[in-house]
Amino acid sequence: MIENDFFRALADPTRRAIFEKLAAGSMNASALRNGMEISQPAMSQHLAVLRSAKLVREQRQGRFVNYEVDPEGLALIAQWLAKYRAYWPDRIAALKVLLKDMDQ
Amino acid sequence: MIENDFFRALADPTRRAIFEKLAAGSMNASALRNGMEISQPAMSQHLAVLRSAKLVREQRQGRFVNYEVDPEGLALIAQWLAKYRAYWPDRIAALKVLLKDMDQ
DNA sequence: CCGACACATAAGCATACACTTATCTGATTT
DNA sequence: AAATCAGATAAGTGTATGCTTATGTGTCGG
Repeated sequence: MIENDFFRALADPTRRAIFEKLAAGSMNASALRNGMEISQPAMSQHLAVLRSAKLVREQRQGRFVNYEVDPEGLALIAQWLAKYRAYWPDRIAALKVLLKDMDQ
Repeated sequence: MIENDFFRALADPTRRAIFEKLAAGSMNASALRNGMEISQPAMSQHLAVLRSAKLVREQRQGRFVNYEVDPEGLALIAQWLAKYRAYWPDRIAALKVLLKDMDQ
């Protein structure tokens, strides 16, 4: 059950912070730690969780490992959310505008 | 931090099952238990978590309490997701179609 | 009013989870 | 080749969480 993975992954505030940081630009695990008050193993463990949830993907670069947002996880969340479109309130009109932006 | 509430609430598979059942049609706590192999207190506790995450709302009806999907929680998830629209893959085109349906 | 019913709350317990320190792997540099 | 550095993994620990068995609260029917 893949839903379990991404909801569990995002249930932790530290992991959401990591994800948000990566959304602002891909970087390696050490760079992610800057200004985050988190140990190296903790970061590594969080990244492993985000990875198995398809929210983040890695790319070895020498002895660094570059991390970036994996669109697949976001797609899965969007698909889950789409199931409940019958309940989306008008407020979600904002989302429609955003989607139009995607067409640019 | 409201994000914490809904991600934590949905991280549990039992709560997602309850939510999905409610999405198919509002009903009271006892009806929700049908075919779910879950104790009455457990259900009550799960509903409390979903309630505080704004994913579900209640409505007293005599000695029954009717539960239904609360659009507010879904809206919050959609808003969170919208922040990362830059990473949405083309696959999400399906979502655009769904949104067009909403305009009917 | 009193028993039954729908549901919430309390308290206790077992497991999951996020952290720690220590160690390991693999790549780079000198 | 040896030291160093980026990162992963292992093992242990405290706390959060989902469950259980009571018990409490409010509403209804007789």
